Amino acid sequence: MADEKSLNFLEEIVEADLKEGKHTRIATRFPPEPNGYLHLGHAKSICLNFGLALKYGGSTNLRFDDTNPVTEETEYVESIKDDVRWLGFNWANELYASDYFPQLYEFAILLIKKGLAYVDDSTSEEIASQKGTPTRPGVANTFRSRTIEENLALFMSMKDGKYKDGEKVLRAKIDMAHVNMLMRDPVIYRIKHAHHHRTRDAWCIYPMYDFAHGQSDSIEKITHSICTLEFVPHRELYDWCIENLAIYPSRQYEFARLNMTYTMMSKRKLLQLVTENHVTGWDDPRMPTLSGVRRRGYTPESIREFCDKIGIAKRENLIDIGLLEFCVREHLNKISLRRMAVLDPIKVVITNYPEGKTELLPSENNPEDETAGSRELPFGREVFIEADDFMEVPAKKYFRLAPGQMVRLKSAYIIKCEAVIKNDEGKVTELHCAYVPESKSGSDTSGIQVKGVIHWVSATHALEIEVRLYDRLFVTEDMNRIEDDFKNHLNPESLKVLSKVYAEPSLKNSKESEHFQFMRTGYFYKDKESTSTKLIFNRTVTLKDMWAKEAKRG
RNA sequence: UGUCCUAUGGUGUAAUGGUAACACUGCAGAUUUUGAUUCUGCCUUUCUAGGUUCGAAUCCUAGUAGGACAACCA
Repeated sequence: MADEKSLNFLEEIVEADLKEGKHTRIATRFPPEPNGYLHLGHAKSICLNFGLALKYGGSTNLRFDDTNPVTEETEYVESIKDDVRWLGFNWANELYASDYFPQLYEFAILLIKKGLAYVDDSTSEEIASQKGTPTRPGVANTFRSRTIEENLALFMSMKDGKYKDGEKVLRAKIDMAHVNMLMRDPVIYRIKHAHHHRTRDAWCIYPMYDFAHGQSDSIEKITHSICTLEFVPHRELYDWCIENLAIYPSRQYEFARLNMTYTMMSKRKLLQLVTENHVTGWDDPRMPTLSGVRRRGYTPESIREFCDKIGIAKRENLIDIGLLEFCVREHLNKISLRRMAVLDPIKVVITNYPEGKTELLPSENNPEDETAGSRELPFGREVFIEADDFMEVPAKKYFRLAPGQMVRLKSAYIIKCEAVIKNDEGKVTELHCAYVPESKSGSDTSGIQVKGVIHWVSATHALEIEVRLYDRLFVTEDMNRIEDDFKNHLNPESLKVLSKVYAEPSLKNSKESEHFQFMRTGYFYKDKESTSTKLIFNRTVTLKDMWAKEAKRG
């Protein structure tokens, strides 16, 4: 009976807060900085934040943390909105930290008036060196003792553009000897004469993260502000701001970010892959970005299931990318339409099949879904089969085609290999087979039992398509552990293009909403670069292949 | 030679002082007109040492290991 799923530590906190009456409703937020595309790590955060609000009857804001104009762009804003929607979540309000610039400025003035902030003329190097180290306290400089009036005048001049970038900063006046480095008079405003994607040139001073994030949460009355572990030391400063500004007490909680094997989840490095053309763009199907996995053929359902399965905790983790693949296979198995495509062809001539004859053979679209119906496959005297499905000298336990051996062509007939045709170099170019007329699928009276069933495509009806096979982007399992340039770890075989693949003609009219399983080879999804004359399919993920494992074993 | 966070099978995540479990992976088998799917079974787990307790993965202390912190990034 105890079938209810156990709670993660954040759900426990929320339930306790609700139960104790600390809150009557909860409010969360997803706060991306619009300086890159969203990736799977963000998906974990999105599912958490939106999921919590959904589960406990609250709301979630989408808030862009746009306090650094030099790295942020509208293109990123749009992509982020697309990705969140695609994942299946609706935000209560679309907000921007930059909306709060006037309010944040007032907060800074208030701090100065309380004697809790001062203008510092030091260079960033000087500030850094005066800060001390984690084991040695920092030291105060002379600017720290400026009067309130002087600080007020100076800060207003900063806002009015009287100084150049870097000439002055506003710092919170806390404790230069604090054990937490972040409390040693952190910079809270800096001068940047830069064009902001939303406020344009209205401001030349911009608040730092620590002076914007908590206050933004507070303004929005966020009850549970959830972020990743690296912000743990910031919590003290987060609380300090709220307390000294005497504003709504949002609370920050931290969870461990997602790390995945053979994957790099750093926006900065992903950007580098894009700008240096190691991939074709943010939505390259090899990228761990949401736009990348979407283009590759992942479904939002499978990503959400993945996020649910990995759980939420506070310890560092490295998730096997195999779990992601399991989740997408699980979903795609249920919804994908079965099709046949021969990636590496070998021609088969069915010698006893009448020349010029064509039959239309029905084949189910999805054995997992009776309502998916069936389509008809043209069958003729010449078909292509996969080169892998023939072995001149069969390995043990190999039950596909071999000289003198029989296999079934899926949804068609049983054939027997009678002759192997080779070229001058001894390479097999063609197989001559005989079919068993009474073995037709659905009306088999032959009584023959064959173990092997292989896919095929009629040579005269084949549709030529391009297929792109993807493999992991990196060859190293734990990309957080490397010490050299991460680009040294790129997988040179992460993309293999097969420009001439034979596919059944029904693929011609595939829709964007359709995911396919090319039988026995994997799941595929039509790429956006397809044209009416050239269809391109991305391999989302392979099928599990026990035989490949068996064959490797020898 | 600091402060903070963390420690459960190979990988994740549960067990909230009372029989260590679930998923993935791996291995074995059954079914199968996809060597897929499905089904069955198996392997493997509480960092160490003390303490509290009738009883500790859980509480306490110390140690060990890993991570975070010295951006005018977020």
